[in-house]
Amino acid sequence: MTKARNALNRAAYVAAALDVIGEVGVDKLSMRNVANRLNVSPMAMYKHFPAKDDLLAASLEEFISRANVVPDAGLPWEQWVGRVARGMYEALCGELTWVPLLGSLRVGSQAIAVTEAFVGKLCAAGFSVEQALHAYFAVIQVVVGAVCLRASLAARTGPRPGSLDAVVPPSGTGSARRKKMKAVSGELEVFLRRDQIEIGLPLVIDALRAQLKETRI
Amino acid sequence: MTKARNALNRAAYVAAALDVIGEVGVDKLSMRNVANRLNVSPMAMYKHFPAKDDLLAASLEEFISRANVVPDAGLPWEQWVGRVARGMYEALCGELTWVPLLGSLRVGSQAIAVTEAFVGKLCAAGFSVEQALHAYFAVIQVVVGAVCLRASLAARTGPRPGSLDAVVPPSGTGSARRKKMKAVSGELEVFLRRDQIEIGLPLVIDALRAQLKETRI
DNA sequence: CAGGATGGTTTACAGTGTAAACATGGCTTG
DNA sequence: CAAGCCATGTTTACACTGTAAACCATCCTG
Repeated sequence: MTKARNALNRAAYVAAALDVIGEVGVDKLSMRNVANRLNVSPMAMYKHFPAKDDLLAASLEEFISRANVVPDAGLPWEQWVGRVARGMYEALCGELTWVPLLGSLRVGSQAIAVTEAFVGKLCAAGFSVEQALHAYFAVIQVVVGAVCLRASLAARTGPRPGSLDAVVPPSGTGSARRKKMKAVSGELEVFLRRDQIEIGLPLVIDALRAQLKETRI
Repeated sequence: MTKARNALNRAAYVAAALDVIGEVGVDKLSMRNVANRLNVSPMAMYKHFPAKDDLLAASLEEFISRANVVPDAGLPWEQWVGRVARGMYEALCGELTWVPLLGSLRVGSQAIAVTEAFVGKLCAAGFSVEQALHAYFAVIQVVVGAVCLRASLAARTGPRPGSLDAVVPPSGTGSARRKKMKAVSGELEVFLRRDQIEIGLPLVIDALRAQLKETRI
């Protein structure tokens, strides 16, 4: 009853995992799911991945790789950087269930390729290598942070319709204070609903522009 | 065999959960461990928390609350903001297993209090409310992103000692390219080992300073 | 005192990741 | 060609998870 001829490789399992994730989300992925999809015993995957985490890590890398965020050269660096960041952001927001894995991102060859392109682009624009890497990490941080905040919002709209009131303790230590809190949390709601990436990213790009100008002098 | 007199409340469960987390990490927390620590049946907790996620969310909020990141007023706003950000960063880095939950941060009363303080501080320094909230979210994004990257590094040093070589495919499409990649990933390693918060945060603060100056004119 | 909250218990279930031992085809080597 | 190794897949089993359902004891209130 063994197949043998059509031996499956890492890529096939990763592809299947991505299919499953696309259907049920990262959180509901199980070894058994993806094994069933390939008509294979769950334990088969352990010949290719030491543990579930490794399968997930490989899948995340492949997922980002498929997002293909590196844009055309030819764009001015600011737009180029913006495209990379927004590309990653949108890709991840498309499957928010990745979020819990964002802390176990492994630096794979694909990621290194992106880094390389990023550094190349910025160096061509006049940044030093050090500055460029610095910039790269800052951008990644903002992307990851933005995705997390975005996910937080999504999580909250599920159970609670949109009321922040439940959160404010009913017995306040002064109604003036509570009113102010209410006001802040009202605007806060607005901010959570905005495209998170448009909050941090422009700031970082501005800072980079300033940095470049200063260096040029 | 029922206790009745010493009834446990939410806070007691959260405290126990934080104890457990301190010992075994967030990922190894289960309803059964924290129940056992209180000599109580696991199902008892469901009278206080609809699901495990809610217990975890409450614990995270308490954790952040205990970090007590809001510094003295009196500091100039740049340092004040820096303190808040670094405080959050360090607290979270102290228990990196929180990371997977960063995407389900719920905006609790404690968080709103911090937001309020933040906005107050920046408004006093001359920012508009809109700008101040903008700044707040940017800072949070950087903190969360920095913690995630920091956790990524930690995850990698576990299984793999520190070699990025395994990641570069052995059969390259040109040795020149591979050499460059190697160089980039060498510096990359250095950057991963730096305090992540010192990468993005200064950029954001610089941008805020510029913004303020521009507004003032 | 009746009756509902409140906070706890017991039991049970469906599902998880994965360790261990085993089977089988194909490739390499004597 | 035969022998044997290695890669791949299977089966079985285990310990553990979150949590639904039903039940029980105590207390507060009308």
